[in-house]
Amino acid sequence: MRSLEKENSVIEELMKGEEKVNMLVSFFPDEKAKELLREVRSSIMKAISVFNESSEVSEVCQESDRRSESTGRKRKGVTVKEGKGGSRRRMSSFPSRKVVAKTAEDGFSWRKYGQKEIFGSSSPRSYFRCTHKHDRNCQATRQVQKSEEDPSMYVITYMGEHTCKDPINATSQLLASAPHHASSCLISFASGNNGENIELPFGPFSSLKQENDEEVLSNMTSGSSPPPEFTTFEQMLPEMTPEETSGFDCSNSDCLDLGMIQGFFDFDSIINQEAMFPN
DNA sequence: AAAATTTGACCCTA
DNA sequence: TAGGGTCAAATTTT
Repeated sequence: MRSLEKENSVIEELMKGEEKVNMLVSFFPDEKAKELLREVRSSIMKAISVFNESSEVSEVCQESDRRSESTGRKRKGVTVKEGKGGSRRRMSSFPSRKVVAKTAEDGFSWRKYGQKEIFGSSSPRSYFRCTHKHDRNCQATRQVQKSEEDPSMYVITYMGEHTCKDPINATSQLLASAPHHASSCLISFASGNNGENIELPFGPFSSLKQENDEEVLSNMTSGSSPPPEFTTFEQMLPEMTPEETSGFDCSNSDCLDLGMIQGFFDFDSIINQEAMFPN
């Protein structure tokens, strides 16, 4: 096994551990126990960040679309079309971003395609894909679940890249997704800050949306502690449930190139600001 | 009528 | 085999 593979393997195991710790937290009513678990989680996150410093996570799991060719399975007595349905390969190493926010709204147009009860979680997880999945071949998806620690908050995990763009929501899109463009800065945050919390000084937008508490927990798959404050655009919108927000439509206007979006922010200068990565 | 959501089936990974 | 992600028919909403 090559050393990079070893590293990835270690990171993977650490993440599993961190996930389990997250689950455990909900099982312990005692605050002291919770605090201890949070410390364990913090240590794991630090260990992960040490690896992330040396090995960049750039590998994108291409959707291999390995659905079984045809099983002719049935649904409520109806034969399902060949090649339809079923699940896809789990994107274990997909560069996802986990965010905690008051609202599940992020300025994108999402279409809900599923909901599941999650083992060990009190609230179900909702699955969304971009509304423009088909008309613009947009592969972005997200999962929304109420936070275990604070049910008034939503834990949102973004996956995939928005290849659809919308001028009205371009800025919030930038903040919410586009992993290989806009959010590359978010990935940089984590690695540049050893996974600790970072405050995002999005100056011009602070005045637009002041009360937002979206928090970027990680560029990978798990959270850091404590989470950073994160001011974003979408907080101008009223608070909505994941169900309600799924109907939010950003499709009235047409596409905008991300390059133009990047014109709003000088990411390099933002990333390079030392103030963003206090030690 | 069209679009969005709900929900159970299906299937992959661990 | 359990848990989780996705599909798509059925149902609801716009």
